[in-house]
Amino acid sequence: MARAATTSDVFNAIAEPQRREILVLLRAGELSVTEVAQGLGTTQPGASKHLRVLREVGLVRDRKAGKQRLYGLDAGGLRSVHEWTGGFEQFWNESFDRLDAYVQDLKQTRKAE
Amino acid sequence: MARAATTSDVFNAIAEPQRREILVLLRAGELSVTEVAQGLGTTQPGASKHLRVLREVGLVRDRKAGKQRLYGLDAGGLRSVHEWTGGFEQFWNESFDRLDAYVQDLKQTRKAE
DNA sequence: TTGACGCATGCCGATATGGGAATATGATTT
DNA sequence: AAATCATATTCCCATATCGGCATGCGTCAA
Repeated sequence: MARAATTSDVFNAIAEPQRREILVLLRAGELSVTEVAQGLGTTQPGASKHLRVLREVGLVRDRKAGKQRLYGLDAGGLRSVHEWTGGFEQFWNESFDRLDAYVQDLKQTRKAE
Repeated sequence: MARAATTSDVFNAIAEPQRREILVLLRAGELSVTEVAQGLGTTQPGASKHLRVLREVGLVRDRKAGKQRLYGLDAGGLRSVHEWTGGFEQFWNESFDRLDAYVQDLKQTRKAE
């Protein structure tokens, strides 16, 4: 059954590292598919497929520009993820020995950038 | 290759609806595996496997209590997701977003008339 | 010790996924 | 129309994933 009805929701879309990378790339502005592919260091079809997933969940918009197709960020969908995780905010500040977890988290965050 | 080296990172862990549900359940306090299974309306092995994934990414901690095993929230790992999505906060309030939404709305309104 | 309970693990089947390569579709230029 | 460029789609393979089922393992009680 493999990840059941998960497909095509935002949480699933950003579970893929390359797709997260795409979103970061697009923060700088619109990019063509080829440019995205170069930015990722992958192939054109590879980029195209990931962009399709992002488009289907509404995280990305496309616009025709001559023979190119420019993709731009539509990050509104990330808001729900932000808010969902925000629902746990009170827990990651708890006074116990969460300090260690917090440091681990910092390390991960830094690595992800 | 299926979601390559994605496994066992937090983004992947919360891509699963049932796993998100587990985290929400645990906000109320520690639960045994059976209780989680009941809360999810699934089987014991099912709950156990999801809990394992959550444990491996550090979102959950377990503690032995007699023959039970109590799972509790360790939501620190969600912080990285919260912060990552927060990096797009400026984009989901941007003016062209509003403009786009406005245009979409116009189109729909017209179609509905 | 034996049995009962709670949980984890292993195996299986069905399906989804990502990557690569080839090809199709679409748009532009000449 | 033909050639060319940019992108999308398709096919195939390897692998990962989820769910169900059965089983193994540890713990407690009688």
